Amino acid sequence: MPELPEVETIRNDLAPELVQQTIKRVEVLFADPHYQNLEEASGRTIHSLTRRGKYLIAHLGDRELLIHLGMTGQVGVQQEVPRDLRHVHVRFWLGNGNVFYFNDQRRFGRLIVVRPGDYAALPTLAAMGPEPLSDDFDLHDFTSKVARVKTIKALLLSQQAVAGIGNIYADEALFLARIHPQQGQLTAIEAKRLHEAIRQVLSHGVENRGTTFKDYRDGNGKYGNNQDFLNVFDRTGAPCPRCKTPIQKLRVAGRGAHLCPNCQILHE
DNA sequence: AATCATCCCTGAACGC
DNA sequence: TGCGTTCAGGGATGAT
Repeated sequence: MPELPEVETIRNDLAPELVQQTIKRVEVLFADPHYQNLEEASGRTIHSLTRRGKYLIAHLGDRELLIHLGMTGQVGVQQEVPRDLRHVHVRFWLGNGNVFYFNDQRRFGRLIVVRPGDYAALPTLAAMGPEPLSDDFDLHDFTSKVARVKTIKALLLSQQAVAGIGNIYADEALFLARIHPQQGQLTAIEAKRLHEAIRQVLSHGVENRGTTFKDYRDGNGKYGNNQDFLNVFDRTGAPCPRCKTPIQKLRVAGRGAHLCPNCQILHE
């Protein structure tokens, strides 16, 4: 599940391989409605590679190639596509002879070419909240948003209050901030703790080159390291690092939620 | 307007 | 051993 740290790691790895390359040819090996207008990338040059939330954006002048990795999406630049990638659905042939590939076993990922800033086809991107590691992530705005929320974890996953958080980093941030995933109407003190925890878990995730729970690979096909530093995610039954109470798993907002039932108490 | 359930998809894990 | 079922989750969608 590539979230902000994973996508940022990939962006860093791939930018030197992609920037200033011209896309000579686009090959869609598996047609899917999740892949749209990709032929428009042909003949255009990648001027820069940026990230917004969990989206990678290749800037092609009068077009943008938007990439979302979904659950199992993997990208890389090679002279040849590695043979163990059995779900390569799109290949972009570059001017230097390399191929930029998109591999996605479960096909939750998206690849769409649009006019710059035209995100009508991607409502989550159009309504994306502030970047958590930038100055745009304002504490006071965040505080007023979480003060009115019904279920804090659902808001974090929605991307609307803050960009780039998925199931792993949501659980980790809520644990650090000692807030129950089903908590509503956060106090200003809780909001401040959560704001800080979000920045901390995402920064550490980037420093550790992302979390490889199962499918995530960096831009070079290698594992991240952050899974070794998780406190609660996928640690059901293991002792809480703070108080030794066994970590519990609940279902919140349709997703698995890991928490310490002693440190993260639900209140009115 | 906000919230929620449903669906998409594949492969691993599980039960019998 | 093998087959069928369940589960994992980001985000679009439709319903409430």
